[in-house]
Amino acid sequence: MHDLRYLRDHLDTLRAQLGPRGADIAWDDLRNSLEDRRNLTIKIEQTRHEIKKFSDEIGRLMREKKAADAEKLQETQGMRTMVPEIGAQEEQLRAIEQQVSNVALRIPNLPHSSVPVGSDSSGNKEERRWGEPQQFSFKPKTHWEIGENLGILDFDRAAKIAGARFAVLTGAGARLERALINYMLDLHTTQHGYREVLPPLLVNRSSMTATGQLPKFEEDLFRLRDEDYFLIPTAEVPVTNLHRDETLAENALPIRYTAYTPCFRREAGSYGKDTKGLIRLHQFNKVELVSFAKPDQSYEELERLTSHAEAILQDLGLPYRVVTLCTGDMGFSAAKTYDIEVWLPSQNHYREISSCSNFEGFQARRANIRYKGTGGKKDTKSEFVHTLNGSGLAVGRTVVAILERYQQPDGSVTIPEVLRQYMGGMERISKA
RNA sequence: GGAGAGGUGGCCGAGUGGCCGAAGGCAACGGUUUGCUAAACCGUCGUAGGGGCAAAACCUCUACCGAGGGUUCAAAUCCCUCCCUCUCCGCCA
Repeated sequence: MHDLRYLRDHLDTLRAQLGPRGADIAWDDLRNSLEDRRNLTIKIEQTRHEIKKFSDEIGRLMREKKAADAEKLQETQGMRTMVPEIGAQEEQLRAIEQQVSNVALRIPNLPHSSVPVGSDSSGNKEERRWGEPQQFSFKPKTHWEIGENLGILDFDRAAKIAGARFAVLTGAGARLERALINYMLDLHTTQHGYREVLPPLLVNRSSMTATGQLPKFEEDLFRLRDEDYFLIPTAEVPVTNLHRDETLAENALPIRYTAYTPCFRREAGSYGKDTKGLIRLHQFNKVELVSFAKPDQSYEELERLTSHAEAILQDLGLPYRVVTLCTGDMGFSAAKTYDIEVWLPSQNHYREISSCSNFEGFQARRANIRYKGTGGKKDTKSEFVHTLNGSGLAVGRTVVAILERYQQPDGSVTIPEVLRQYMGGMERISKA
């Protein structure tokens, strides 16, 4: 969310800066609501001041046992009329504030100046590539063909148990997924300085609003029928909310967390896309990186966080590229996003496997996460932190990339060196 | 699920209708004292929003005692709803 005072004073500027990103926002309503809100607030505060003044006076008289005088004051100063009046005004103010936040909470973040302008993914900018897509002496199979042939992926039974867009992993497949999770967590905690978190997978409405999933994207979320809980679509939600309504010590920043969680997404509106395989599921595993940084260091932190995700792919020997999302392709809350795309031989192109974003103060303002200087330096004012996060990595898609990249002519798959210690020394997945 | 207790400033804790944004203590910060450390003493010590101001300092107003409503001229204090924590019982991995 944007600062409301800033909104009031710079509404047209922001509107212009957002361009198409703000096309569906009711700007004029917002402008009026903000103006009404300000005027009414001033009026209410003045009236309240009057009431308070005479109340104090009545209190003084009562203490002096001058009940009659107090009674008189009560009648003569219009207290009896001011009170209902202020009640009505407050009700009006509540309605206005509701209107304000209805609109304000749906305004997306402003892209950073380094973000390329564009309307869709064709406007994204490639930053760098790592590794060479390998040449196969045979036609590479898709990961679901490989997995089903090896007996480690089972989509038919997943559909029976749950439905479309679910998967069952068995045997070495399940073990590979688990190995990846452990390997990623170990690397981030021991080499990259992140603290491991195992958070709740169900969160409340406030948490979802703080990180920006609500109110605009409720249809993307799974929600419980009888309780106002949502299944997390990413660990970003519970982990960023760890510090909701907190003021952090400046010298503790940056604070870095990594969390493995399953993620749950409705995938409404993606019918027909990636219907086969592990690419797009209602439930998938992800290791997430989250950072709380000082504003003047957050872009440096974004580079660092992105490199931590890249390190996984490099270790696994999976070719990838990094792209900067253009204005039209970025998410709602982000100010800048790098997507890391891994090479998938069967599709003959790069597919997203990680998305690393700086949200600047957008989430922090919604979540009320501040930081403040410590050590008695006189009143350093608290400010909003910048929040960042990125996948490090999406585990299911990593399995996809490994199966396809390391498939052999005989249908077996060799296991990347770094994972072998996590798989009991297994070097190859062959048909059982 | 049943019964009970409770949520007050960074922490502890007083406060049952008006002089309470809130006693007292601890911690923190500044200072005095002091071979050093410690102690003692003095002082400062919440957050947010609005207005004044070009702005800072500063002045001033408003709000905040878990959240939201209500009663009242006046609410930390009374009433209602909700959330959370703790204890006991039941159930359960």
